[in-house]
Amino acid sequence: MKNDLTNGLGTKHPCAQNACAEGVTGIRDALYVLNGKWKLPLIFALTEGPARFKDIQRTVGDITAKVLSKELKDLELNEFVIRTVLPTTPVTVSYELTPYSLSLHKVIKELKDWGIQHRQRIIASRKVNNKLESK
Amino acid sequence: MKNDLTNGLGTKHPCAQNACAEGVTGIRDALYVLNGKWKLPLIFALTEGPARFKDIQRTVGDITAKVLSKELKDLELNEFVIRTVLPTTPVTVSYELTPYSLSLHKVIKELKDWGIQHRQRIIASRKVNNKLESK
DNA sequence: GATATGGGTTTCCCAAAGGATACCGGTATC
DNA sequence: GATACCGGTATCCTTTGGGAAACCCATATC
Repeated sequence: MKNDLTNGLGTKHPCAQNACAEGVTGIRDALYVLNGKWKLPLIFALTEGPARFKDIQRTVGDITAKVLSKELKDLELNEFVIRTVLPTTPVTVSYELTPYSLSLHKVIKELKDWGIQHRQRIIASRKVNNKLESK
Repeated sequence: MKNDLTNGLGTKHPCAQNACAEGVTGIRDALYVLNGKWKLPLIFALTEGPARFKDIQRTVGDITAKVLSKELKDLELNEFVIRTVLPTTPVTVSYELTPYSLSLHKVIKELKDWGIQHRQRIIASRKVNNKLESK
């Protein structure tokens, strides 16, 4: 037998025929603008409405002012966020989602739900392990 | 007026009262295991069925063997992927999604769709700019 | 005997991400 | 007068992500 290339994998992978290329590209495009540790959490933090710099910082936790400042600029550039300086004393700055960023709603919802579920799964599996260890 | 803190932002941001904390944590948890340029594209590339190392490499394109190897190990550790060595000559290695990774289906679908849509938007807006420039 | 393929590993390297800390001007509060 | 808050900057530093290229063994093919 001339080295059966299917190897039980089913003749050929569709992706090998470039059928998945568009999907992979889509995901890579999305990740290109949403990359990093903070962009999605930040967008999520603004879904309930506009917020100010320090408020955002407190909400998302851990993020330093420098990083927050840079991430917000990125989000502004990519038209996810609008920055407004309010003429109060002292000035306050409001960050607000753009209509376009609302198109990310489902992505963010699914990711959030998955994350919550994943944490519970991890915790549950740790409990099981602890029980096994204490035997 | 005692410096109205609402600043037109609506009395207080819910997040400031910690109401969004679970959501932010969920997103951060998800990103923690799905971080980087490659994990989501890789999982997507496997959604059509098992595939071998080189096949995956060709499908996602650009990824070096070293990085692919490391990413697949990560995915294995987090129970998204199963690695199977088949006793052929030469050995072939099959990577396959776990049932758990199927829970990412919606996340990946939404991200992919968004990415495809986003690329079209960018292209469309470039066309508009070109027209404006050529006036 | 040379070359190709599969499935990687090793080494070296660079750029980017991101954290820590200090600081800024202006205002308000104790 | 000291302190705190707001919305950031500037500087320095470490970590990581990830690319390039070489190499590995084994088989198979020309």
